[in-house]
Amino acid sequence: MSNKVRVRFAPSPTGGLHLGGVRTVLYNYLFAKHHGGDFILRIEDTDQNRYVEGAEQYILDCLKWAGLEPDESPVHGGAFGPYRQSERKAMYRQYAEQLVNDGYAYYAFDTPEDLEKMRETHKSADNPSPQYDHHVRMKMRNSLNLTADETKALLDAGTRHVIRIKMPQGETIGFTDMIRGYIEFETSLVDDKVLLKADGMPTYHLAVVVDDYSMKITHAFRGEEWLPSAPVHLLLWKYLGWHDQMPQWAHLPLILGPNGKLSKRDGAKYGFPVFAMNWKDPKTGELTEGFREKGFLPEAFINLLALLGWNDGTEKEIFTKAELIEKFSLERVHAAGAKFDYEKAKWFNHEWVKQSVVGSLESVVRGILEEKGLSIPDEAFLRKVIGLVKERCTLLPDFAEQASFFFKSPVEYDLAAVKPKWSEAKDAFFKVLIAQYETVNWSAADLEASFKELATAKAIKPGELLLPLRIMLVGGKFGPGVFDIMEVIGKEESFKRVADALVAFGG
RNA sequence: GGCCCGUUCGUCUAAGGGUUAGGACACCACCCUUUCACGGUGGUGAUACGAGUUCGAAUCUCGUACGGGCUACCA
Repeated sequence: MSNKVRVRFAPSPTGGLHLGGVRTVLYNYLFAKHHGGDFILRIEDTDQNRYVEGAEQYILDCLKWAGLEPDESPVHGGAFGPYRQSERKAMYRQYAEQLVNDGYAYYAFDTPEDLEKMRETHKSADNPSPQYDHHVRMKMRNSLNLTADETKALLDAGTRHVIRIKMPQGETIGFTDMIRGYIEFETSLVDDKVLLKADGMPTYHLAVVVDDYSMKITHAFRGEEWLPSAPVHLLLWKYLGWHDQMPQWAHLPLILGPNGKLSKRDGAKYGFPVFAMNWKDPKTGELTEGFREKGFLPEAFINLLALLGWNDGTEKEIFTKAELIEKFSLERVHAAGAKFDYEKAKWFNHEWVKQSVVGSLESVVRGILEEKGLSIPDEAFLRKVIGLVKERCTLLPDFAEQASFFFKSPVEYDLAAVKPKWSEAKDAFFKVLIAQYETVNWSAADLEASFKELATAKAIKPGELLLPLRIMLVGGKFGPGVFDIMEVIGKEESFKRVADALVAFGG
């Protein structure tokens, strides 16, 4: 009971959910489900300045699309709520004050100007970014140098203040990362991080510890960018007296763009999506494209993300969600960052489109075709078309290109492919062919046999005739076999297309 | 600058002391297909560098270089 696996994804609702975020969700989810545990979504909305309307709902929508729904969240509920940090505000101050009372933290009354001045005066070539640490804290305005009475007076007067952790000097503190092994830090080198901000909200550092503790999180996974602040969190677990309940940590490798940590900018610059779904910034109105809208199947999306930094030790690359849950293990997560390769991402989707059964593709493809203004006669027809073209579709919108000629006659022909070699004899061939087809059983195999028979009789190489026939039916040099196409579109439509094209070719 | 993490084909990775260093994407060639794809076969292509340990190192240790992250009252 008490050792049930509980993991959490804790995004801040500041905008779109990018690849790295979704992969963190995925690894959390897979780990939880592999161990029969729970996956929790916690919203870290402690920074009121960066809060973006709609971002929380967007994150929920992304998880739903990807098939990674949480067991507990602000909307799914759960026994450890509330799941928004803004709604947990009261408890953080209590713990922060406890730390002050125990001598592990202190009140700091420095204004932003004071901090700015401190950084300016201590800045040098050797130390380009001075920290608020043991070197300077005794020169600042905080409860460490003020008398108890002075501090109390300031607090009573409602002076704006923060609570900072008092990093000890000369201690070495470490932990064992599930991916990287033992890592240690020198406490003197870490600054006195703010724990509670002047507005009463906790910073990430305090909130993550308090919440992971109170939500009984057993394993905590986050991006590698958090590694440098691990010593602060380690100390908080210890100072708060919870050290034996600290989750096991794993710092996930970063997903890199062409230069450094993958960013929204990279997507725009290199032409690939970075967010799971389209994200429209409510303030600027700027739209950032998502994998869903680009035409990725959710199954392919999680598959490609899972393989970006993990493999099961075999050469298998295509995994269903169930297989991922079964095979996933943190020990096989690569420690190094992985550069995102859009070409490979598309390959994953193509594999998924090819192997998907027709029925599972039907509704999305229907949507895509209808959006193009094509009317779909009936379900059976649509299914046949999907079966015929799916292997040449990499992204979902490719269905529009690959299948539209099934639903409407070509508007224009690739005449350059036919005209130069067009002849009276060929024209005559097709007229006879149509007459002959009147009595042929309308199946691809029979149509082909009949076609070849007539070609032989007329002493024209079938190859000379197949391309023109394709252009008549399709308009261009692409698509499935011509006889398969005819079988699907039917006799009447086939005859009409041949007759129309004959006019165009002749003129 | 300091601290931390990392380093196998262009990219994602396998190989956790002994292999002709394997696979996938991409690229090239050929085959299949008288379309476009799919598919098949083959090819180009990597252990960052230097020491050390060892009979033997991509694998262990150290150093160097390079890459990345962090260095906010942001997460």
